[in-house]
Amino acid sequence: MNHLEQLQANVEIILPQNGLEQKIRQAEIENRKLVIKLGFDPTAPDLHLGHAVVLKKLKQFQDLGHQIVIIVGSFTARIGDPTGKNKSRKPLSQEEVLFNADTYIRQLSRIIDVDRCQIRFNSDWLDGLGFSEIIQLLSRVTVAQLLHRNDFNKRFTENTPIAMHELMYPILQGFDSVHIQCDIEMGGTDQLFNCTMGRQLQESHGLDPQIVMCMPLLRGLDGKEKMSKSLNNIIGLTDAPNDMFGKTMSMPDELIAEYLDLATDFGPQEKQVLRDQLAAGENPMNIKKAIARNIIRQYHDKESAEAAEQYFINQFQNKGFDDKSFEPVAIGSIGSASERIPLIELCHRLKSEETRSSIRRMIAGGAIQVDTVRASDPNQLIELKPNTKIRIGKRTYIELI
RNA sequence: GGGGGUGUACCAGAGUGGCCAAAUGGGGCAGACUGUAAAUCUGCUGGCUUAUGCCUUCGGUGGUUCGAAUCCAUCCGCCCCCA
Repeated sequence: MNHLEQLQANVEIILPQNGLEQKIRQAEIENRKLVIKLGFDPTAPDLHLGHAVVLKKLKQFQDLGHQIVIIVGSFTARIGDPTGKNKSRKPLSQEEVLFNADTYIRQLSRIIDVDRCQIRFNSDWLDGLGFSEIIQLLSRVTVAQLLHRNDFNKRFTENTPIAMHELMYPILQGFDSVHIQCDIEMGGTDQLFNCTMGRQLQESHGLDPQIVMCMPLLRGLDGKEKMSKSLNNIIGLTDAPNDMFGKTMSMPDELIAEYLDLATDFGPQEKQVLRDQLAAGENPMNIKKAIARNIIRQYHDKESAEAAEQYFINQFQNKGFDDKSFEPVAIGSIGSASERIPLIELCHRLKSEETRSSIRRMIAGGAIQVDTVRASDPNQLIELKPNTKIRIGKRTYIELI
């Protein structure tokens, strides 16, 4: 596989189709690096495997010596992102923006070499735009164009509100491309419109338009929507190994092929072997385990991956109660005056995020177990003595010490 | 500026005087099963010191009524249409 093929692998949309090759050749002639842009909105800086799809592609460019520019949407964030029907988000303060940018960049460093990236805040140039400059910028885009964009179109026809400034987002994002004069803008396929806006604006400013490269959107653990924090279906880049493993196992089996391609770093042959196994009737569980191990290896290390697998097998697959690994809880920390305490009270103190009512329900549903006996009476008095083991639901195992 | 519509639990969305802590779906939680935190099936899904009990909830406030998510007044928010 040559460089070009490698760079185009897995890319879902590339505009114009042969543009990348030309850009690369042009950069060689001019003896310069390609400038590749990736923007992010510093509102919810929790990166997940979906982001990683794009980041890994950036990494390939970086490894070939090109210049990555990360645009922090500090301007956007301070106005308050309106995307989200009724709850308009609170505008972020300067400190929050900086803090979020910082955590974001720290997470980026798990995949790309941040030291070799340029990091730029778009408020640096957007803040200073005068109104007449803005009007001039707006004059380059037509309403029909904006309304062609899928989600605007949808909202418009469905009568969901579109605020004026939302229409400006793609334009401002595009202006970033003009300002930094990038050669390529990367993003997920949901960014196609915004990225092409960058092309158009660059062109109208007399610049060579950027190439747009959109990576496929990884679906989240629900198997339906794209991976997104607000949909609560993510595997976070900073998740603990045990969580990564469990979450991976919890994805619907139909997602296996997608994750194999987009989330793992298996080579082509390894992927093919796994695909063949699956086709040959191998239990999907085992393929998922391989994927889970691979993911953990990427973001943690090999030992953690193996430990996480062991943990999973022990906690969720094996049935023996005594073999589970129990989280130790000191009796003193429960804060009970007497040595005996009603079960419901005990559970509530161990899991304070659950209400008493919900614990009552759990007991009724058979979710709580004390020392191999499934509890049925919320008022049963439990003696607080070391080595007492308590299970609450399928994830919580506690041992008193 | 004029007219119309709408506001219900985590979300979507029924309910138009008592049978409403409020249908249904999604989500979430739990159980069974499967040696997957998958699929499938089942149950639960406002809170409360123990409950054929009490308290809080249907945009806010104030009324009518024995009784209101449901009726009236007023205010607020959101949406659409015309100009």
